[in-house]
Amino acid sequence: MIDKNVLNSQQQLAVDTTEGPLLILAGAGSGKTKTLTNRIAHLIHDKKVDPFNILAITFTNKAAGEMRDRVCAMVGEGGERIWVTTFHSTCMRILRRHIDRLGYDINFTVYDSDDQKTVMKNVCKKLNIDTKSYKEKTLLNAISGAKDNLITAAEYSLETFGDFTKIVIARAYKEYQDQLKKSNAVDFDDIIMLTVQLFKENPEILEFYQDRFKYISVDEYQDTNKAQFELIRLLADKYRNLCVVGDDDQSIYKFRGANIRNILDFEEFYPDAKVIKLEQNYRSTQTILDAANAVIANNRSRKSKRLWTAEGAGHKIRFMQLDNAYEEADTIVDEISTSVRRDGCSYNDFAVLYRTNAQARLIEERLVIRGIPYNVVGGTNFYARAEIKDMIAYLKTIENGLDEVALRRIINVPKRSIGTATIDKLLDFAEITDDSLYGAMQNADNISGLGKASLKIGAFVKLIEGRRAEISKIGIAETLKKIIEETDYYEYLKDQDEESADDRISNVDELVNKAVAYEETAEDPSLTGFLEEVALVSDIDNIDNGDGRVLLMTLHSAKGLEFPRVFIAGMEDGLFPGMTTISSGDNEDMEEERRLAYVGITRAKEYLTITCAKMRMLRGETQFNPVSRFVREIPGELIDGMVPGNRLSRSDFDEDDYERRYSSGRPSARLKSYATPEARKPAMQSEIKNLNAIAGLSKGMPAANPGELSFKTGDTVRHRKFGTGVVTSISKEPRDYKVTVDFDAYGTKIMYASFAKLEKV
DNA sequence: TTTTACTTCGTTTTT
DNA sequence: CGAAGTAAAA
Repeated sequence: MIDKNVLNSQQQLAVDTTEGPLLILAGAGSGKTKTLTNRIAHLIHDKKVDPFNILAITFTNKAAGEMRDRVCAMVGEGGERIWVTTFHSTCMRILRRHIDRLGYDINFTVYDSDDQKTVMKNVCKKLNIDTKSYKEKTLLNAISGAKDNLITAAEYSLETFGDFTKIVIARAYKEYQDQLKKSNAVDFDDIIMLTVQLFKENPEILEFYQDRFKYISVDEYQDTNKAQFELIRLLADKYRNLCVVGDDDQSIYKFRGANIRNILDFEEFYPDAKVIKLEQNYRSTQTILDAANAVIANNRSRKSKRLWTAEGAGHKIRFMQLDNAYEEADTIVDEISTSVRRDGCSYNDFAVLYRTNAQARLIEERLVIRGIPYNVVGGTNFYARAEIKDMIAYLKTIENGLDEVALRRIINVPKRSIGTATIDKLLDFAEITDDSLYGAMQNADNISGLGKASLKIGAFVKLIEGRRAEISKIGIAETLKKIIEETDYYEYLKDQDEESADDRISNVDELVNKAVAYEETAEDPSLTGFLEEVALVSDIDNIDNGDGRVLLMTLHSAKGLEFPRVFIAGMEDGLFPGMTTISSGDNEDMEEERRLAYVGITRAKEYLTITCAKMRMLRGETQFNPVSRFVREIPGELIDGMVPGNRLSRSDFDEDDYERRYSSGRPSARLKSYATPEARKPAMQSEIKNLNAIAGLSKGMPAANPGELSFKTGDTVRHRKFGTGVVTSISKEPRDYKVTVDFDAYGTKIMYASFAKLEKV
């Protein structure tokens, strides 16, 4: 590794090229962040550009944060005045000030994909769209694609060309958009598209921001879509000081609307653009780079680039084909623990990458058995959890009473006797009076036929109004606490599901903590700001690898990261590249998969191990997959281990042996979602214990056999919460007794004996 | 209204 | 195979 402060000639050239359009083609590990930060420092120090006039856009909050820190460290005073943000936060800031020009209220809320689905369900119901033939997700994808390409609902309906599917989409699009607007809400795609629309319709606003952002840089440019391109094009149009940095070989988000042509056609759009290639790699060994180069060379639509390093060849790439996915997981984990013992490296030197999240499971299991600390990156988002969404919905309702998705989520949660019938009456009234649902609730006294429900509605409105009135005084965290208290939310969680209540309560507590943290750190804390952060920040931004854990993640999540030792698991034709990509025969899709392989390979600094399985269970089907074509594209001399090219068949396996070892009596790890991997571990541990017990690995495990109960059918028992009741039946399960109890006060409940802690009375 | 039984359907997803 | 969602039943 060279001196952090010394730039190579190409990097220096990029730093010095401050005026006019500039395309930096930065290969993996070529020090592009360093170049970008130095370039900004150069603008401020040497070119005397006011930091106020600089805009640096990245894709993730994490990248933005890192760059902000590095820029601040370099330029010192004034550095914090640079806008270093994501596309979405940039646009949010602009929309917060001007969205009234587009007919929205300034306190609009943001809908996540969950909310979008809720809206789309309503849309389909209202328009009588058969969700069997047109799934919500498909419709939303189509709409999202349209928005990425700046096509409005009206425009879409003009371009259906009689295609029935498109006509349906057009209708859904229009209604969906109407509902969002009625709720004074925007979705992620709107955030970009509406900003572009705002600029196009209001030249004076555009010019204000053009004058503000005289120097613009965009990172990960290969992942921009048309709307994002249009946005920066507009912003840069006056001064034309636009610097984009990207690597066409790392464009892996086409399915989300990223347009690789943005980078490939940059020079056509800006004929005076300067192009600088950063090809010297400071991350990986030459062997790893050679492999990456060889693989990506099979792609046709790309700008030619060849990574090289001044460092040595390093170790060969290891390749192992295992019999099945269990062996694969076992081998990987074994390698990790052996390396740690032998080489004295630490767990956080390792990352295991895979194509699909589902692959994490088996590897996780093995890691738990070995007691190796790990973290699974991605998966379920903290803010997507039901209990968190409930709390957020309360806050959203306080912020924006028009937000119908939020309101309907909590209108009867916890139960307050405002059922569907009542809601329908309210909606009818709202329709007639051209008011919102919340507006109707405020007028509940004037609506006939609500009966007792109007009292309940009044209480709910009072709750919301009360919080709304004092939130600016007492703050967000306190407001949350009051909501929890007033609604008796924790009790509600316990009622819902005794078993998961503790986890969920700690999740909610965690949200309160986040609110506290937000109020302490934000320069101008507000409910608006908090909700925005919640909507725009995912917890993937919080991965740090300083705590000695092996990281497990998808290849997509790994982009932008690096690790001394990398495993890429499941490199099989049929899994990576996936079956759909192979059978579609679409070369563009295949090239995207190949770029993903390229991203994976280039994450490794010193060691790269590639594994695959001959036999793998996929979607309940046993598959026999050949070694991935991407592995076969790596020159043999770089690989330690033989790469078989032949197709595998069933006869290659001793199926009886397989059954005996991996299938019989094997309980599937029924893991629920937990807030953190830590929270999930106890459940895993007991799962594994059972697994071992059944596999006979450790004998006499009492957990597998519930033993005897202190009561029998007909006995009266006491439950901590439900009081006393009569046992009506007991059934024996592999691991526990399932007891049915008819409680005096709570009716009949079925529960597991080990959880319910029933006492004979 | 709540629980249970059955069907359906599957990549990746920075915001 | 399993999650998630839906229909049916209690």
